[in-house]
Amino acid sequence: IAQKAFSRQRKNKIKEETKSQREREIWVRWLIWTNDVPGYSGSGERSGGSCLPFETASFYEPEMETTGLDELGELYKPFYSFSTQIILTSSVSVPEDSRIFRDDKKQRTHGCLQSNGSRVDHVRITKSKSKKSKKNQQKRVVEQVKEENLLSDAWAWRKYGQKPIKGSPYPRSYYRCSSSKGCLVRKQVERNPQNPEKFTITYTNEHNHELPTRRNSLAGSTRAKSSQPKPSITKKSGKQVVSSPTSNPVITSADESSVAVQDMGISEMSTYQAIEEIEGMSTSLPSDLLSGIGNFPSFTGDFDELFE
DNA sequence: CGTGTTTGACCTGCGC
DNA sequence: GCGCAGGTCAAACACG
Ligand SMILES: [Zn+2]
Repeated sequence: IAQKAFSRQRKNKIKEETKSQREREIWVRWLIWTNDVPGYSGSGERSGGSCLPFETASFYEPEMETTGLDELGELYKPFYSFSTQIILTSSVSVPEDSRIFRDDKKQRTHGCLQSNGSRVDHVRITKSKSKKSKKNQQKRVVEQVKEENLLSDAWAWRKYGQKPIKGSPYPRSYYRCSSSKGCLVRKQVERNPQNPEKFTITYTNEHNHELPTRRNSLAGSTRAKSSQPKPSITKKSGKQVVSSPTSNPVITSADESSVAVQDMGISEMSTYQAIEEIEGMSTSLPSDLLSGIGNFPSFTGDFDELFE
């Protein structure tokens, strides 16, 4: 516990230093790729309208343009151009600072822990340069894809979080590029409340590296149902059913199982479990990607050839 | 072991 | 200030 607290503190400190360059999303313009606009309409008032996702407002921006893709758009085009919508937003890209601080964090952490005198006096990357109070704006790409195309993402993503979103019954999952050496690309996936067969993916930033051809080890790419022990609270004996392999994380059972969680008022695990069981029955194999999306034969990492 | 997911706790911005 | 909501961290697992 002490250690935990300690690390927390360290984390805080680090964050403190970099908080000034927090991400800021200012949607400058939208590029709409194909037909109808996503159905975010009305997703906000479900919860009393206290806080609709910012997407809601943005989606109604009158100005839609159809030109001016940037690299990212081009990159993803081959994958998603069919029956998908890509909305592009551009803004000033985040400077290298943010990328540095992540790596720095570890180093600093390390140094601070060592009491042998080799501590690294905090190298502040700080606020000094934040003379312009304008918060950081990062490049963002939003697109709507169907389930099938959801896993056609060639990049390798590692999930680092999932949260229920206010306006929508479906949770939103957060991914980051697994070749995270310096890559600050993030991606968030959420199911469209209006058309549940569609997903909204939001990419932030661009990859600063090539498309990986192969993964070092394909371990951990599949996951079966199991129960994870809970340190403190014995709430729900969460069983996580299945998760999909790495490159196409998407439709995690959690995504669907946690549907309506907020609606049923978080009664107990009873309902929750029930749902999970159902989900487990329907998608309880590593074949979840096969079943859901039978398009792609069975390639794992050689898409680069396809790509070119 | 290295890599990936799950998940509760934590952080931060924002509105009241 | 407090509380909420979105975003992130990291310990604990899982898997090959
Ligand atoms: Zn990357």
